[in-house]
Amino acid sequence: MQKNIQEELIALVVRALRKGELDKLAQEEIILDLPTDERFGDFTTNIALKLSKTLKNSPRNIAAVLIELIQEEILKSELKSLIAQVKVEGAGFINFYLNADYFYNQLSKIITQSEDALRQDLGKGKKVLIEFVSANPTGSLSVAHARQAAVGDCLASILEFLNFSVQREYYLNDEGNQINILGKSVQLRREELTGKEIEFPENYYQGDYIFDIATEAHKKKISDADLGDFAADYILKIIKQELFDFGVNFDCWYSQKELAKSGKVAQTFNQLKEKNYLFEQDGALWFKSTVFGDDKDRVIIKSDGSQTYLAPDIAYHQDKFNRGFDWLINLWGPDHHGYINRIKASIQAFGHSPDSLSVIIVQLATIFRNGQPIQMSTRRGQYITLREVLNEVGSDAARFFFLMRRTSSHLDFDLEVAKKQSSENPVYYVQYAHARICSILRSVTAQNNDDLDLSVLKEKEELNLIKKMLEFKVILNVCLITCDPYMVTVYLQELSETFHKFYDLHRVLGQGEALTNARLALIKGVKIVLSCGLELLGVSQPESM
RNA sequence: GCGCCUGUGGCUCAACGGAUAGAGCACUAGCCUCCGAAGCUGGUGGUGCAGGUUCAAUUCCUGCCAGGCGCACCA
Repeated sequence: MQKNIQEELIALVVRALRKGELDKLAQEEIILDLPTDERFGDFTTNIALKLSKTLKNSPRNIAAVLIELIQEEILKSELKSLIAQVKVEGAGFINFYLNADYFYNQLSKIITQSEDALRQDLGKGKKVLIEFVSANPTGSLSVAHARQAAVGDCLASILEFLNFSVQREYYLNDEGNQINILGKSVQLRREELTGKEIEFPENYYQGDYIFDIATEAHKKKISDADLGDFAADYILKIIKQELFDFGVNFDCWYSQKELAKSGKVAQTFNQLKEKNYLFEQDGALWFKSTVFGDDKDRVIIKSDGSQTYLAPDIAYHQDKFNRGFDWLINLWGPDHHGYINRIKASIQAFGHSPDSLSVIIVQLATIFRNGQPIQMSTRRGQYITLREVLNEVGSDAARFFFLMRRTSSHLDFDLEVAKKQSSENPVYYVQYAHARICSILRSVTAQNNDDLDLSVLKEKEELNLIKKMLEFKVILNVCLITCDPYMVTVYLQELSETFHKFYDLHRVLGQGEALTNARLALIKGVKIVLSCGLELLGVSQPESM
């Protein structure tokens, strides 16, 4: 795979520095950025500003010397034909301006190779397990789960696009205390339905769906002892359908019950014991997580002989590595942030780097209606569900809205705004750009691309559009580094805006064969990038709306 | 008390430590005999407070103020 122009330019700057015997002084890595503003060229470097202190000279003076060296290197290099000019600007930035030919070539690549032109082999096939949602099968999914589902699924798609080998997994908490309580909740409701007077404890599941399950269990004559499993199965079917309707498909549903049956938990205990990471105190069995930086040691078997949740969790994460994954990503709610250290401690106990597990805390979303927050109470079974959001605003708007903010930030989600089919609603803005392009392309019959000459695209808006398309790869790079897909939504809005501006000022059709063909190619390129981005978000790409 | 997240125009949010802090909504003034006006153009308006590091701080560090969420032999 050939190096991209950015890498080649960096190499060139490094050569120039070496020639000026400045390379040793540049302690930091040479950085070549996309400028913050189109006025500052296509690439920029702040190396002269960085060198200012060590050289005890002003950034502009240093830049003036550097630029001579750089220009000499350019003349010797193959980049000569691609670089239009290099300038010192501002406080001492060295800005590179590329020839339009470079952009025409890149656009041509997008049109001929379609999506493949946007791919980057950053993953090199590395095996990633991304675990998300993992809600207990005790009720419908909430908006908190919905946001996790959107973020996790989209991040997984992006990683796949960057050539990681990705598995989406849902950890199913299908045994233990919560399932017992679920079973007892159903049992009581069933007794209530048969006319018995009951007292319903506050910590039992209060939702109306418990009555539905009780009715069903009554019909099927399920024994009291089996009610927990029966209810969990019943609810799991609902959860799977909700996720399916949200466009989220898991490769693996990992059952905690099966994990326990497999003997892997006991095996993990033995290994920890051999490594001397367990000890007994106050009648309980503890894991020495403090060895690996946790605040305190953690109980894994309580003094009454039962396990804490941590026991299967340690075995589960160990099993992830045993299944051959190189990188684990967990999406957790903010109430779990205290568990990061203990799980990281456990993987270190087995010799894995703490960095091989990335835990992403997905902050909560607050649902608004007409500017008013909707109060939730899980205990009373009153919370906004994924199902309700889907019914109200549909999958496209829901996914886009859940992805619009940085994952670590709280998110306000106004149902009324998401429902609006107007400019207030960013998902329509992006989809509208796509539909507009399709509409133009529909009115054209077969197009002959054999003598396509993109160099007639000389307008500022046309070049801006190409440059914006090329930014897509950079954005995906940032998503990988930050483990956060939200930048894609921001980018797609910007690309759409750039397109709408072009559209408003320039006509595609009826501009003479050469220009019309070139502009058709241009908007086809935009369509490819928009479509690819929306696909990664899991949002549809309507041809008309 | 400790930990995590967050403080940017009236509202919701952007800005690898960079150049004149950008968008949308709201408010306001304009643009369709012309490929989709779900669009485009202009105007009003902003970094919680106090220090520090830096050539350069919305960004990093310290303290304070404010909001959210956690701190179990619960999951």
